[in-house]
Amino acid sequence: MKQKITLKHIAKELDVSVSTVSKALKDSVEISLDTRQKVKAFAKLYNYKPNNIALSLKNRKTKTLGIIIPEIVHHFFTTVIGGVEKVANEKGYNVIICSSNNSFDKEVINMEMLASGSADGFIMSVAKETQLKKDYHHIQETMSQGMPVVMFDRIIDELVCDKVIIDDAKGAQMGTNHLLSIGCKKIAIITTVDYISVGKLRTSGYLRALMAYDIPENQDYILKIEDVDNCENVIAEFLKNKDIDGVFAVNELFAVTAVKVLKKIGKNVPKDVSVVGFTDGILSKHFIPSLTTISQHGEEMGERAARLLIEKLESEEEATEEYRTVIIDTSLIERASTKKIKN
Amino acid sequence: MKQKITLKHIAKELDVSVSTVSKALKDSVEISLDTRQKVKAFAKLYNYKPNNIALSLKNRKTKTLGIIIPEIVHHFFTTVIGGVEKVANEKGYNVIICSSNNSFDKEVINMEMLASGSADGFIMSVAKETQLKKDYHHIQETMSQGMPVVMFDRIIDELVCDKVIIDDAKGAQMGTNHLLSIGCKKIAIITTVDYISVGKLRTSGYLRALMAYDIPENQDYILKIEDVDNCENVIAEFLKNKDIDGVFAVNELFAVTAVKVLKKIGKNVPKDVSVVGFTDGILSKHFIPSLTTISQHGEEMGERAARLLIEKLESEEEATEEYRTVIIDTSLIERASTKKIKN
DNA sequence: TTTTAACACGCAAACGTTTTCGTAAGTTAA
DNA sequence: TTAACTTACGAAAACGTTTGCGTGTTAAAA
Repeated sequence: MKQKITLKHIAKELDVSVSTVSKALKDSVEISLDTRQKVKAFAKLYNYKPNNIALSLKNRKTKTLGIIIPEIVHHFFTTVIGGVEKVANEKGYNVIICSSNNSFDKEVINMEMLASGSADGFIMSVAKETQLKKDYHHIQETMSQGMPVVMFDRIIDELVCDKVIIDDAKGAQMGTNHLLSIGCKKIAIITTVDYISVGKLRTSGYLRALMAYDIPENQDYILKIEDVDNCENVIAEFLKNKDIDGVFAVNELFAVTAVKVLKKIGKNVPKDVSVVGFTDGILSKHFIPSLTTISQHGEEMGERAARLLIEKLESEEEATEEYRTVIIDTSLIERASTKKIKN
Repeated sequence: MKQKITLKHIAKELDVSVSTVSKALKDSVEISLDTRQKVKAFAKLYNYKPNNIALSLKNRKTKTLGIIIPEIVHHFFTTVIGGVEKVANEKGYNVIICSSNNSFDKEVINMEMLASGSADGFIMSVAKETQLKKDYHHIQETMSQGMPVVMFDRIIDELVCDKVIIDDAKGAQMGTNHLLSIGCKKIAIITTVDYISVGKLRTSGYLRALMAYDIPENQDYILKIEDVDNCENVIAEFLKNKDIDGVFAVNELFAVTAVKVLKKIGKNVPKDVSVVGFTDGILSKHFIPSLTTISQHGEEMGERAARLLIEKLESEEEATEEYRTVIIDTSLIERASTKKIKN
């Protein structure tokens, strides 16, 4: 195994000092042209690359952004990562991704690990467990150590930091509104339990849309799902014998599962029932019928989050104790799962 | 902004030396019980965490694994990452993920970046462009600097290193065979252009299966797709007026697109045509009809790759100039897109 | 009382950089 | 010839750790 080449090696080989080598490589005028060229030629020959670790230690910054997300096998989050990487690379930053697997403990461990020298700041979306536990000490601690944190999607209201979100309520309202506007009157919602912040918000948007149409809230039309893995059964149970003409689902999986169940019980989507989902992922696009859905613009979210974080990092000392919340517009993507009701 | 606390701070505060603090925190017998307790209490109070960067520099190892994949927004790759993370965490390693976006240049940059101090070894699947270019200098360089590399899925045969793959040909053979065994006689394949190694292999497996059934190769039944984004059109063109009873697709997207096209031209899946895909992703599972497919066991791949890499890292000097290629079994998952033909 | 041993701690080097400052030699001006 | 600059380089400190070794103090053994 060859060793990695260092300044010291070059210095010894060329019989100069380490500092001379360092300066020569940086084209310092302090060093004679002759020496500079010799050093650079040698460095190139042996493919010298400065050791990032040493640089990080010296500069007290790593030039890398830490991302902590609840799940890595998740289309929305990966699109966000894509956005982050895009601007990070533009600005000369690297990206470290860790997934918490929705576990509070793993979130804490990852955060502490990255905070102890591996990243300059964070972009994160918290784990389900964290939302449930309401324990944010790890986030507060890293912030109090001077590391900026930007939260996205699943944010914590109580935490004072930059945030990038969509207006979940408004998005849901938009989706429900679409159903109303095409003539649906009996609209069910399939959502998550309330401790998932985005689920709760989307539910409220659904309600708001109904209210605007003077349709009273009806608990029979609201399904809150706890166990995602088993959602098909509970959705089947819920939809059985229900007289509806529209379904609003707060995520992709619920939406396609609803369509499946409806098909099974003999209802046609969109002829008998229109369905609107949330998140524009692979499923929505390729499913038959393709799903009308609310796009969250994950990539843009990532980009904005990265920009916010990098700005904070580069403004440094200037004590910008000012935190911003940027709201990304959602948009309705109309596809084949919704259809105007003729009368 | 509060500063991060270091040994030096603790030392000054407690009026002892840095080394005493370090030793005390490690419960060294060199230090009196009294001092040890004092130091530990103080460290806990101020939430001291050793700086990883400094440790990495000192130990000349980072305890992190670098992953380089072609795409981050890709279900299969993310499942692999999941597997890697699982065993990495078990063994006390961290994971850094970088995506090359299928760009050769970005692959090189990421690799060099990680190699210069951020990771101890690599788990990677190469970019399309790299396969096309056949330029592997960056991988060879990092290997020659003593950093172990484990390749998976899209590997490079010429490179001498550990590898984790599935037997793509065998998997494709298994899939095609399934079609044959249920009575299909006219089986088309939708595959990629040949420079994608896995596409080529899967095509050969398809051919092998046919051969075993004494069915001659028929170019009319083979579609090689270059432009993935526009695959629907070319698949539609390909399938139009074609007399077939089975389709084998080398990935999920091609499979669902084929089903869609078939539906459009009035053929029922699986009644008229059976379809088998490759990769067990979200689409295959939730599509209607759900897709019979070949599972690549991505998570297991990740686990094996991580194990191989960590073994290499920990065996260290013992000059294990021995490289292994582990082949993960594929399996057929039978679902609703294939059906026995009655006669 | 002297020698020895145990104890508790500090010094300094090392990891690979960068950068400030100091300085020897050479050059120019007085 | 001497003073004042240049030029070209080296020494050393710093970033935060760990660790082998040296050392002063005290207590036990001779």
